[in-house]
Amino acid sequence: MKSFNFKINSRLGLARSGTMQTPHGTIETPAFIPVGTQATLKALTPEQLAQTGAQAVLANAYHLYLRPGPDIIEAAGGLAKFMNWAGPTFTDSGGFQVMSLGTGFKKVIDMSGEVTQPDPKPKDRLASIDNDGVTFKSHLDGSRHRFTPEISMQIQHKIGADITFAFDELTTLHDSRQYQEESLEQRTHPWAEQSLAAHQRLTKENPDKPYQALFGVIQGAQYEDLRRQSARFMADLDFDGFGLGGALTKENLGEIVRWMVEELPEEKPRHMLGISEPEDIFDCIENGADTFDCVSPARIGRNAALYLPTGRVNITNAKYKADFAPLDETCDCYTCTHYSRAYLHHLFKAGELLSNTLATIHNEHFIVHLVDQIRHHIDAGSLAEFKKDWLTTYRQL
RNA sequence: GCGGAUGUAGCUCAGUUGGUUAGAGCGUCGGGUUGUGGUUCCGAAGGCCGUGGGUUCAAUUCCCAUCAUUCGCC
Repeated sequence: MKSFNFKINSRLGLARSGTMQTPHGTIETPAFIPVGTQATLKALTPEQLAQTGAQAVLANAYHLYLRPGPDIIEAAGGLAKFMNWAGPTFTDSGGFQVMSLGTGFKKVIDMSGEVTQPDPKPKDRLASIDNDGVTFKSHLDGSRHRFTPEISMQIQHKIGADITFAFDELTTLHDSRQYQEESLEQRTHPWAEQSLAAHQRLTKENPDKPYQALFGVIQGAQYEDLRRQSARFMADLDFDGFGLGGALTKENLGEIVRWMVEELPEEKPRHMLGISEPEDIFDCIENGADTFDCVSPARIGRNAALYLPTGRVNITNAKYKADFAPLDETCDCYTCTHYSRAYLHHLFKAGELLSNTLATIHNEHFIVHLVDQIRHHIDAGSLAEFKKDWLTTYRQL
């Protein structure tokens, strides 16, 4: 029996607030979901993560499959119990690694569309793709593995997150239009159907396990017709929600989201994969996105980049050496209520582990709290004014 | 006092059989990170090669002196 439910509370244009029910609790949306790739949010205990206001956490099937292995997590009682996280959990399908180990190897997702690094030579790639799945070498030990939609769903069912994603191919902005079409028709779309079929079978075979929701992932890169076509394709399948994924041009991110949202049923949730910059979050929510996940707040935090209401700063800059003010005097997170900029500066300069913890707490809190505020302003009908004020302050640096 | 060793970027050191803009690591300064990357990636600044002479077309490199540091001996 399905214990996944999504209810819309209020609407403001395409934006909406809602409540997502999962076996491990509810998520008030819009919501930012921090990423704990390897069943832990790096540098934080689950209690610390909860204190940032995070309602759920997203882990990665690829990483957990390689280590410790799905059987271990299943034997532990599932992802949430294994990592001692009391709330809802998500897993990404592993589709991202098709890109990141293949054409995108050693290259981050590039949202500018500019080629900053040449594509890796085929021999340097760790992954090769065909229409049935992807064969890849483990980044841990080089051993050979294969993912198909069926295998990804088996893994995700053993991991046992509340919300799972269909196995897809994430293309890049550098791929040709023809490649994007072929990717949709020959891989992402058939794989969505295969993921759904495997998911339904596995759900039926394990009636005693908590229900896992499955979101279909929409691709189509920067092309309107492909985005709409992919969204319609996913909308016609019996998914619990949708992942809006893939290569997105930053300049018109909101518009791309709108293309997809206009083709999707209103009553199902939409999750933005890998988005967390404040400007992007506003644009996506305004156009109908409900949840977000991203490693960025944690990763940039670990590297001393911290969010302030007046813009992002690098706390290792010399000007913070003797700045004894709180990191952000308007923030009520643990870091800002207890430590100075000078102390954070010192921790990073000294390479101390606590720097990662304090920075991650603040950055996750900052983005989670921003989305919480947006939710309240949707309910209050004041999103446009809030966005204008907030971004005016944020961009003044 | 005698003998030896060493003096090159803030630090620890490469280097030049004499020859165009003298290098590295660390440190300093700055930037990056959007479904992977827990100590990361990229970039920049910074040296009259201890000082003074000499040899040479040319010296950080050879010679002399001198100063400093250091080791050993008396």
